[in-house]
Amino acid sequence: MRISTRGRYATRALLHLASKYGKGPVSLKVISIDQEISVKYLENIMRLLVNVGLVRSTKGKNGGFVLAKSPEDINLSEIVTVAEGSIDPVFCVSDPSACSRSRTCAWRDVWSELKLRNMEFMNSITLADMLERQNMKVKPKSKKILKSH
Amino acid sequence: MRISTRGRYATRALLHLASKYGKGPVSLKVISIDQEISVKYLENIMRLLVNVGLVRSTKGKNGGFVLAKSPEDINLSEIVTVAEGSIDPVFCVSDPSACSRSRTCAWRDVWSELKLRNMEFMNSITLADMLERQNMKVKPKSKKILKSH
DNA sequence: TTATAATAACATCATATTGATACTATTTAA
DNA sequence: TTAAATAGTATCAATATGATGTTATTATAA
Repeated sequence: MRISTRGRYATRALLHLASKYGKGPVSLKVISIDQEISVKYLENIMRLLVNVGLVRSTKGKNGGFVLAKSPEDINLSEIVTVAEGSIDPVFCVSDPSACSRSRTCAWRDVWSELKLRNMEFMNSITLADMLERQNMKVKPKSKKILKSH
Repeated sequence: MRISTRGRYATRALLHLASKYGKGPVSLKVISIDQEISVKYLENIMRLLVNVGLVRSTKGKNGGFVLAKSPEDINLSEIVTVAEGSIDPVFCVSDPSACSRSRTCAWRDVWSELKLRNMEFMNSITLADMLERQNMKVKPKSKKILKSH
């Protein structure tokens, strides 16, 4: 039940884009430095996101990447699905014909339920939520109160 | 977010053992035929389960495997954890020191919550539950009623 | 006591996935 | 027209996964 590095990098890159939403394109170089991810590897991941329409890219000088939708309209399950290729815990969930035992397999029902629960959770988490969470972590209220003394 | 073949095979093999619980050891050969899994591969998986004390094995003639606990005392999260080595979606959840960004990473909190939810769900599903589910699928009530006409 | 049917413990192998890089083309703004 | 960017391949290395082979070891039953 592991999220691949690709999935984690995609979420991090997109959260970075979310934090720059409305401020023009962000280049790979900038994301790469900020997120500590190799430019070359990021390139592959960003292409996945562009191809599926989650991100828009502009070539040439001053080019880079921007979110194709507003942060509140991009949720975690989309990101994971794109980066990982699928969100299914086992293939038989989406493709019963892939296993001859599908029709009578009690485990398959469990895997389906697991998928549903995960989807439900991941659907509920948007990039906008994550921006908030991040702000709470980086500049928490308690710190501000402390500083005002 | 995939469950590996190893994980799926482990669940299937254990459900088979659960269905024979109290009736003496079941050999690899029998499980293998019933579950359509190669004897050799099953051997590796069963060893994992024996080593961790979920299953007991007896060598020699009439030997084989039995559940070390009653079916209602073995749940899905134990099985997946053993077969998969871990149940964490990302390593930083259990080992923050594995990533320098752990302290301030908003995603890490999300992955932790995802893990918690999955654990909660998988903990709630025991082999005894699965036996019931399986019986419902294989010999459903509606079929019996139909036959009695 | 010996043959046989089982698991244990290795080691190995093939394949797929994943993570990462290299190279060349294309685009675009200054 | 040059420089800074992405696009599109292709490739490579490392790891994980799935699967098999070989040789012990154990225990039962004839």
